Amino acid sequence: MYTIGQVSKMFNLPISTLRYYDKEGLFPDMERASGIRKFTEREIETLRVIECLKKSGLEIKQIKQFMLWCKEGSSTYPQRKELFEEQKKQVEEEIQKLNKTLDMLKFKCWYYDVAIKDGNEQNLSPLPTPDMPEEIKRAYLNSHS
Amino acid sequence: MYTIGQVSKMFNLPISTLRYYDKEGLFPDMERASGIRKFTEREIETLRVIECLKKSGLEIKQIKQFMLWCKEGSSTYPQRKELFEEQKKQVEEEIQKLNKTLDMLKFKCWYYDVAIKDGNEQNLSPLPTPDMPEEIKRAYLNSHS
DNA sequence: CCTTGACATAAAGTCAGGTTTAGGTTTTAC
DNA sequence: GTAAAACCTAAACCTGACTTTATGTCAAGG
Repeated sequence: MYTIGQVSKMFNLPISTLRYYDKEGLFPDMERASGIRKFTEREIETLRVIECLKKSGLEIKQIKQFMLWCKEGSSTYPQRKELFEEQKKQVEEEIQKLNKTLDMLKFKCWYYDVAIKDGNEQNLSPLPTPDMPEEIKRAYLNSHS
Repeated sequence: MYTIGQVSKMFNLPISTLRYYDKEGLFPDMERASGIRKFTEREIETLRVIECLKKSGLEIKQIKQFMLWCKEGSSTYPQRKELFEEQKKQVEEEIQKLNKTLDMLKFKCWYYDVAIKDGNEQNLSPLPTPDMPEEIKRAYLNSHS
C-alpha cells in the first residue's frame, strides 16, 4: 500500500502525471482513505502496464480502453489482440518512414561534408553524380522515391 | 510568379498553412503587390526544402534557422551540417526505440493469439517459458531490457 | 451596381499529454 | 499544539503546428 509520493519515486513519474492518469480513468478501481489515494499492488501492476503501453505509442484513451477490456475478462482477448496488431502495423510503418528520412539525412550530411571540404566553391550538385559514393547514391534515391 | 492559391494547389497544402509558414518567417524575402503575397521561383524552391526538412522531423523554428543560414552563404556550411548530424542521431535513436517497442508488440500479439486458442483458460504466463518460440522469446527479452 | 471569389489580418480554437497555480485539508514530527 | 510536509481539487497554462473565425479589401463578371 503506497501513497502517491512513494509511487512517484518508484516509477520516476511526477505526482501530477499520476493524478492526471487517475483523472483520465486509468486506475478504475483505486480506493481512497479520507480523500487520499491508496495505491495497492493492483495499481502498481496497472502502472507497469501503462508504461509498457505508452512505449508502444498508444494514446491514453486507448490505454483506458485496454484497462476496461482487462476488467471484462477473457471474452475481450480478441479486442486486445486486435489493438496490438493494429499498433504493430503502425509502428512498422513509422519505422519505414523514419528509415527513408534517415537516408535523406545521410545524404545531407555527406553533401555538407563535401561542401565544407571544397571550401567556398558552390559547384556542388544536390543531385546524384557519377563521383558520388554508392551508399550515398542509394540513400539519396531511397529518400527521394 | 504565383498567388497563394496556386501554390496551395501545387503543393497540396492548405492556404492557411502557407500563411502560417510566412508568419513564422520561412519565406524571409517574399514580396507583396499591394498586400498580396507574390510567390516566385525562389519561394517555390524554399517550399520544396521545407517539405524535405519537415520529413526529417525538424521543427518550424529549426527550418527557419536553416533558411537564415542558407541566406548567409557558404560560411554557415558547418552549422547546417551540424543540424543534420544532430537530426540523424535523433532519428537513429528513435528507430532503435521503435524496434524495441515493435518487439514488445510482437510478444503481445503472440500472447493473445495463444490466449484465444486456449480459450477461457488463463493459465498463460506473461513471461518467457520453455515452450515459447525462440523468436518470441527474443522479442520479449529485447523489449524488456 | 452589386455580388462573387480570392486575397488579407488578428485573434481564438484545437489536440494530446501533461504541468502549474491557487487555495485548501490532512498527516507527521517535534 | 503547532508547524512543516504531503496530500487534495479545479482550473488555467503549456507546446507545436496548424485551423477556424470574424472581419475587411479589392478586382472581375454579369
